[in-house]
Amino acid sequence: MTQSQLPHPLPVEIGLTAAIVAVSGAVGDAPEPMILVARAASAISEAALPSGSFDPVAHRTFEIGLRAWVAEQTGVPLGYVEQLYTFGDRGRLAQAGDRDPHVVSVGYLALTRTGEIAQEAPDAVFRPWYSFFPWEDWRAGRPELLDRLLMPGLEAWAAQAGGVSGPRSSRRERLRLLFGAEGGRFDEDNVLERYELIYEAGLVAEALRDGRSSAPASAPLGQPMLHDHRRILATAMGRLRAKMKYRPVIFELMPETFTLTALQRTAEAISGRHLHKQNFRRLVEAAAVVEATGDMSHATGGRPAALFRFRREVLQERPAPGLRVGARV
Amino acid sequence: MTQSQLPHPLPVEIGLTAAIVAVSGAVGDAPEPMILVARAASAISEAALPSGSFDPVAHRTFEIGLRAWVAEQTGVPLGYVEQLYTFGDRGRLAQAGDRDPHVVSVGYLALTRTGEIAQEAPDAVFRPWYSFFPWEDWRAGRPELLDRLLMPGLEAWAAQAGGVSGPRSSRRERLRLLFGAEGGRFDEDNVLERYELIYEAGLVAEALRDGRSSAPASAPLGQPMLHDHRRILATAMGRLRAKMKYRPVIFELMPETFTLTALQRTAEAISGRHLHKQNFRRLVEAAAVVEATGDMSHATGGRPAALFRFRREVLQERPAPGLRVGARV
DNA sequence: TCAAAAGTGTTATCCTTACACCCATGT
DNA sequence: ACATGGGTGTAAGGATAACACTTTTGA
Repeated sequence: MTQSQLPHPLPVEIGLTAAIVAVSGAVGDAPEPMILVARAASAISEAALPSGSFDPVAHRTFEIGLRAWVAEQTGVPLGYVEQLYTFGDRGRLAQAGDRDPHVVSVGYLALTRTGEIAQEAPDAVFRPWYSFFPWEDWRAGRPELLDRLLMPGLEAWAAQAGGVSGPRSSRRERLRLLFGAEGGRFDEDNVLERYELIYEAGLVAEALRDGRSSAPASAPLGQPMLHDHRRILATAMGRLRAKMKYRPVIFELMPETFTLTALQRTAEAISGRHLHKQNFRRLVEAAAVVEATGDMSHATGGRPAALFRFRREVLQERPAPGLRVGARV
Repeated sequence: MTQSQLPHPLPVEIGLTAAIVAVSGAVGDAPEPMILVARAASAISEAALPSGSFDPVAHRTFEIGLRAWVAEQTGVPLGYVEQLYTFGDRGRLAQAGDRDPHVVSVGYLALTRTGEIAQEAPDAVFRPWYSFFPWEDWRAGRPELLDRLLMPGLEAWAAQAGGVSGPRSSRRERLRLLFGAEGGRFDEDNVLERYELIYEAGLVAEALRDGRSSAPASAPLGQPMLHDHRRILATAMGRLRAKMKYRPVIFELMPETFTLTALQRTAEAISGRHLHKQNFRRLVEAAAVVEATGDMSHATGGRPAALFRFRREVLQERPAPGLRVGARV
């Protein structure tokens, strides 16, 4: 019943894998959410999230260990850090040729500011997260890739065994629910669920690699990643999109001062949705998360914009201060 | 950058700890959320959550391993299972006398039905979860323990250093936010945050035991638990309360058929709040999560009640089918 | 004077909350 | 008949989503 059930302790190795997010910072143009990937891997083979072993002797907690090796290996200073999920699947590294490595990996979401990074990290580079998840970017409306590549493949998969009497939920219904086909709503938070469905349908390179699919995907659906790193990234994206609505985490990605439009563009970049300008501003005002600095930004072409900063006091005033974005257009 | 940074892998042992929840089933009286605790420990010393080692050779995933040893050790069949958090703190077992055990523990929430359990599990027993968290039960209004024992202790703690210039959020403000003092709202989902604050204030037995508090607590604030098991239980309670609002997990705790009042009592038992009858029924109707069986229950004293069952089809119809309870009284 | 972006005022609709009353059965 | 719990209709208030227009600057 208590700690040691089995005759001998069964040691495994703990790996920490981090989805480190920043937002590209050029002033005028649309910000882009970026994800840090190992430089070596990004050139030819699959991209990899930064990951390292947890050394229980050197570090008291996972988070301390994570911050230490990320700083050391990539030079990126982490702000907000949150644990996502712990993956214990045996065999998830099997295809790499390792014999039963018994690695348990703990996934993390971390936020940082691009402005704080020297130039580029030594061993790692930021890449747009939508290059791994092109179907998640609805800022300019429904992505054309969806109807051109993804939906046909998914429809075919749904037609196979997803009639009316599917195992638990019919494939067609899951499709409608997750991708907003036929009057469905496309809830942007379900990034992981969509990725898992696409994986199950055998339409990403990882599915073929893992032996889950026989037919090679006709076209690459987003850039593939090493091991299950794309799944970890999907978890991170979904978590960040959801969290943004009730915690002011977005300010971990913003510079010290910013215009309301810049804030809106960042919220759009993360949520992958176009937001309604007036409603967004009313939302920000109602949430009382920012205050005017009094200064103006003349950086854009047109009328100068008032600069704002994050009001840290909200953390002590409101139970769930976030940007409850919900507008459709 | 990639998997093995350090010269040697640093093996640790994986422990799985489960908060197994059921609802006490007597028909007439109010249902009570119960938590499975190890029998041996429950009598004299601190209560312990069931926990066991993860054997990566025998079981492919954590969840398979968890289900296996829970069934074997306690005889309780698990329905819904969800991973909560992975605790990697060195020293969290230190007070037990172990020398640096390097145990990483993965916390789980699991739901089951009391009706499905033979009589009582061999090694474990169900106990009301509010015996560990008495300040979380607001079904009969504000618990008197709050004003009698808890708030005085917390106020004293807040007065120490929580003036206006607290470290990040002032103690008094955190208090207001989490416990609903002075016009605050008491959000029932923040079970973990409240427990951590009470622990920080040194008011639970665990804080004294862990050396975090010098003054022994004048009165026991809820039954203490082994190690950080109460923290895991707090995580489980908060997660279940939150999840219930957008996933139909409550039906994992209900019998096959039930009356609407029984469903409401269960929702109240979990959320710890009294709910408004008409609004609750409208909510259930709007969510379309149940359907009438056509039968009637004559078990209660008064007018017979219609019996309902869970409509599994909602899982395929709606993106977030749950009981979005929000009423205050 | 025109383009480009900032900034505002108003209304329709839905959802949430709360009210008070009637109904069917067992004793 | 009456106590006990089951079951419903309706209205006030607030939050949300969508509408179109004015303002201020640089080129």
